[in-house]
Amino acid sequence: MTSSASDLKAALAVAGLRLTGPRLAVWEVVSSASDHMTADEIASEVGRVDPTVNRSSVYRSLALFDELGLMRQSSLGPTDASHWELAHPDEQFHMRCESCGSVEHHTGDLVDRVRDHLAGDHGFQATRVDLLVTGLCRNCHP
Amino acid sequence: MTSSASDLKAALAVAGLRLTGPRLAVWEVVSSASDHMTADEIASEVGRVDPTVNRSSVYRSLALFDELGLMRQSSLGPTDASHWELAHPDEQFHMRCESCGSVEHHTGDLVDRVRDHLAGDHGFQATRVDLLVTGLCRNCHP
DNA sequence: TTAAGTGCAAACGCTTTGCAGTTCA
DNA sequence: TGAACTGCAAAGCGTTTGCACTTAA
Repeated sequence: MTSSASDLKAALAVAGLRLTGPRLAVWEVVSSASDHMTADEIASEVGRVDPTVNRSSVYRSLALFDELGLMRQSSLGPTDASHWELAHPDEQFHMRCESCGSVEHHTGDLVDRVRDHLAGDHGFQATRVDLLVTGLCRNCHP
Repeated sequence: MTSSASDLKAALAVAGLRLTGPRLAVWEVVSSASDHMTADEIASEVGRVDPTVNRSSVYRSLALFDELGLMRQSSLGPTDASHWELAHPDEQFHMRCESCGSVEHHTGDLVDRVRDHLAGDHGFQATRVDLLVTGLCRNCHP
């Protein structure tokens, strides 16, 4: 078991849940990805590693990891499909190029500023900030 | 025809398109709403006014208005359903309370700051900024 | 007159669910 | 042992599409 997998096991144990084959497979696939993946991509990749794992289990695992705060779901892309990635606390926002379709992550203090601003001026306690910027990336605009 | 309806007619004419019954009905429903509506809510309301209007036409009208820049589609709420509202240029972002489900609009210069920041530092030309803050509103947090 | 637009019904993509069987603490 | 978990297949939801008919300009 990799060290990150035993972290997963610990996180699950705290909630009284088990580390199973499907969960581990989903975890490994997503955590070794450099980018976001759709549930479909995750399911395919998991299927390559272990063909006995069912799609439903992939969806159930992702939903669980989301609930535990281990992964993060976003609606990027033109389609309805959700995109998944590990929930890094320093992960800030996404920039999607509408021409080439690429999605960049961007780190900065913008999201924190939003959070602070709302807490101060509006009494709104933000638990999650989703910032998606759509436009043309450096390579695609004239 | 209301004045905003003739604006709609003009906007359509520029694109060589027609003002029809279904389009007008969708327009009136959405533009008289104080808040966002799901496509489903719009379709129901349109159906009350004119039961002969089909759901497909509602979806087609909304997609068209989006393309023309007249309306704006967002994924708020816990479900997959899209939410629609008129595209006000001064409309900035949404704050959704995960306890009571209410969605507030918030106006400020945050979105413009994001836009400027990206254009300067990253060569990213933003055409659209979606900022959704989820958390607890003033009434719901302790 | 005729391209633009519609209703209808069927299909679509993504995701969730009920259930009966399996597995891990 | 018993609750957690799974695979399977079917249904769910929101949305889109093909087609023949209708309508606005």
